[in-house]
Amino acid sequence: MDTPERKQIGNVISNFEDSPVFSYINSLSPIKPVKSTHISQTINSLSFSPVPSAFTSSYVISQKQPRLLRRHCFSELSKPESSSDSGNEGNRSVGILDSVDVSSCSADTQEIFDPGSSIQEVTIDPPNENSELAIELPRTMEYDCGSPVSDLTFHDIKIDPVAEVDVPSASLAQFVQDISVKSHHSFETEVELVGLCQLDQTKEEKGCDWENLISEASNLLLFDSFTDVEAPKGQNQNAVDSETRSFTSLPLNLPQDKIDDSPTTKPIDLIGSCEHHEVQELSNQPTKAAEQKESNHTHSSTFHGEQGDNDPKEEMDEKARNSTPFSCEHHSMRRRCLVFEKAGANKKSFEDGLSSSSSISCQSDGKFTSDDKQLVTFKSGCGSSRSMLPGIGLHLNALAATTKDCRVVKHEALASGRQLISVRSSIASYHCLLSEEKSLAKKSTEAEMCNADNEVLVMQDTSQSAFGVREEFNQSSLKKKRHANHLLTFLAENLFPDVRRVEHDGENEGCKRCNCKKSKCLKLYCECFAAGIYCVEPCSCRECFNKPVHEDTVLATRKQIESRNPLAFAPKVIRTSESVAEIGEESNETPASARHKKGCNCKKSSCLKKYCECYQGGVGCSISCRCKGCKNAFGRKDESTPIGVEEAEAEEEKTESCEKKIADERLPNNEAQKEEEQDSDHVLPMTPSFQIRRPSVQLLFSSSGKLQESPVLSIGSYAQPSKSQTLQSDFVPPLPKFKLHFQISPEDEAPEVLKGNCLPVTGMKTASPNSKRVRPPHNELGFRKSRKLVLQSIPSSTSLTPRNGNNDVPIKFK
DNA sequence: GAGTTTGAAACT
DNA sequence: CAGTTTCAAACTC
Repeated sequence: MDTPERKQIGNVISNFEDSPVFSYINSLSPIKPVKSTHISQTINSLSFSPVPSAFTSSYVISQKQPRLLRRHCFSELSKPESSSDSGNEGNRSVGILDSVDVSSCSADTQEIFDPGSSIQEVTIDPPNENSELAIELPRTMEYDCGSPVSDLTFHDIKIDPVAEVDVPSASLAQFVQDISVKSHHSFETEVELVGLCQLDQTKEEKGCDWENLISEASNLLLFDSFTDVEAPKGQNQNAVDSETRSFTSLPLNLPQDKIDDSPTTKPIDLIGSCEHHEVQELSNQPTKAAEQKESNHTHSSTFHGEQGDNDPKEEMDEKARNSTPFSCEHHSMRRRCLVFEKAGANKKSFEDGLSSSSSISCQSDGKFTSDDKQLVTFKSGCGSSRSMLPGIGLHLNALAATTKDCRVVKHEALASGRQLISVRSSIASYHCLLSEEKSLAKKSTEAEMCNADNEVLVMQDTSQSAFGVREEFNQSSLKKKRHANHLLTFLAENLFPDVRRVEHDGENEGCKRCNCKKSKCLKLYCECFAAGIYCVEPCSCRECFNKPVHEDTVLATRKQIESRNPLAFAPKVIRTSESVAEIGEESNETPASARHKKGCNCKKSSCLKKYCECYQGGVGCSISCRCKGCKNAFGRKDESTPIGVEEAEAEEEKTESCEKKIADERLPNNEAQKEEEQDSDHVLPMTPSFQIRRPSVQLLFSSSGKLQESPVLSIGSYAQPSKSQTLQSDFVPPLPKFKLHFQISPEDEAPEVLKGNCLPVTGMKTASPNSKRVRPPHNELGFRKSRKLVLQSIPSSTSLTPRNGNNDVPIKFK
């Protein structure tokens, strides 16, 4: 805004002066250009730099969030410079700020990657006139920073500007000193700066709030889960830095904000702040103690956040420690650099978007609600990518779908690490598929995978894995591999559903155990094989060929089986949406939103024991079931029948009793049928839904009472098919249901809420609606929601497209 | 842990 | 597609 006006004024003035002499000069020649150029220079510095920078910044941000983060850093750095500039010339300051910001960004990035690299480079770009160019370069640098490789580019670029840097550094030093007193005020002297400061403050406040929210909701976990390592770091830093940021970043941020025009940059400031601190230290040793303290806090906090999730406490401790001088800071910075590198590596794979999103979220505090959404979406997207993994595990492939849902929910929930577990399982499964590495390798990889999703997950499954995960977690290469594996797995899932099972093996290896004696674990009799997992030590099978060593045989056998039945390795339990796609009506029928693909054929177990696959899968029997005397606690065949199906069921029931038929036709619910059919039915809850829900609810409560176990088990149970033994004692069916409910509700309505109380809440919700299954058309809200959720979850689980769509959505927001 | 029951998978 | 056999999990004791 200012720039254009200034331009106009300058033009007017020039015109006046020129008017008399102007014609003469013009006739003479090039002088004119000189004046114009001279004016233009100031104008350019002022107007051009700010406007373009703003656009560029915003643009950059839009393109990649990481930039924003870095920018913030830059902005902070630029603040001192800008202050100096302001002292010199308010107009210029803007352009300079931009340039400085850019340079600072570059410096920050350099520092991150190469602590040793001098901050000087930062100043290099600042050339006032070509602030835009400088900005662009740094931006590019920032992008590059995301990747380790970028460092080289940075270095090259830096070299050129180094000479120039000296001047800015001096100014920076001055500014820094001012800031030490309180740089904010010094900057405020300038009107523009003040306005910026206000904006920044508001932004900062928002950011603080956001950070607080994050911290309260165990932000780290969430971010970690989504962005793997990187995102968490950034977020953590942001959260931690928020406080520090308010102090240090305010002045600096303000100018940048104007220049960048992007409020989103603030979140970046956190990271940038840290970097800035380093830079200041390097360039300006006299950096103010206060800033150092802040930087230390931020650094330490970020560090802690990375290592441990306990950010707040750690931050406090660190604050107390902050008195420690640079050495500590440098360490923290270096760590950050490492982290960034890791993050960068990861980012390049998939998470780039995620990490960026996370960072953006931090930034977005105030302005970027949309960004926040993006973050969420990203999370979901991450989850989706991960969810892809979940695929399917074990017999109850349906579980895989549930696990997927769980993942998503977990990711969103953040606070609850439980979800992570689900994610893990899926990831692990992918792991198995891709590498099929030996058990140890798999475990490590799984752990890594879990880390990416969330370390918390490890806790449930195996503390050991969790530990290993963190260690591995540090390894960027592993992450990269992970990402690559995810991609491959994702593709594999889409192309080869069977693969899912294999992946699943990774997780389930520990969980599932077979006891095959004659099948050599190469037939569907073998649970491991059916689940796509390799047999592991816990298995007591004989002559087992279901091992990585016999991969060829396994694959060949699989192909054979698939040739006979393409869906042989597909999940047996399908959610409503999936079922709808595949089966069609049946899915709708199922109250639980999931049905057994083929249906059961129970004759003596009344579908009340694990002999029944429907019951084992935690789903109610459907029309497709040929069971007799069905009493499936999750839903009786009769009950499940939708309106359209009712007739068919009625026919089936006719076989049992003509009277039942009539009752069925008249009563869609077929409660009478149920009662008639099953003598014991009376004992059971009347409505099928009620019956189904009931067990689920009870289970949920019981699980909730157990707390950890319940969520984990529920999730794991899906995974569980593998672990039947350990879980056998547990009521298997309930868990699956649990899962289903959990999955469904969270996704659709409020994943976060579910996250918070995922299991219990969902269970409750579902239970309440289930109390009576109303026929499809009238399905209660809960059902509808569940269905909707199912739809989302299903695509994620079964097919990539849906999730991709989800991912796309966030991207669109960007 | 051994034996029985059960139902899916495999086979004819 | 139906019937039978095989198989291993689930269950019982």
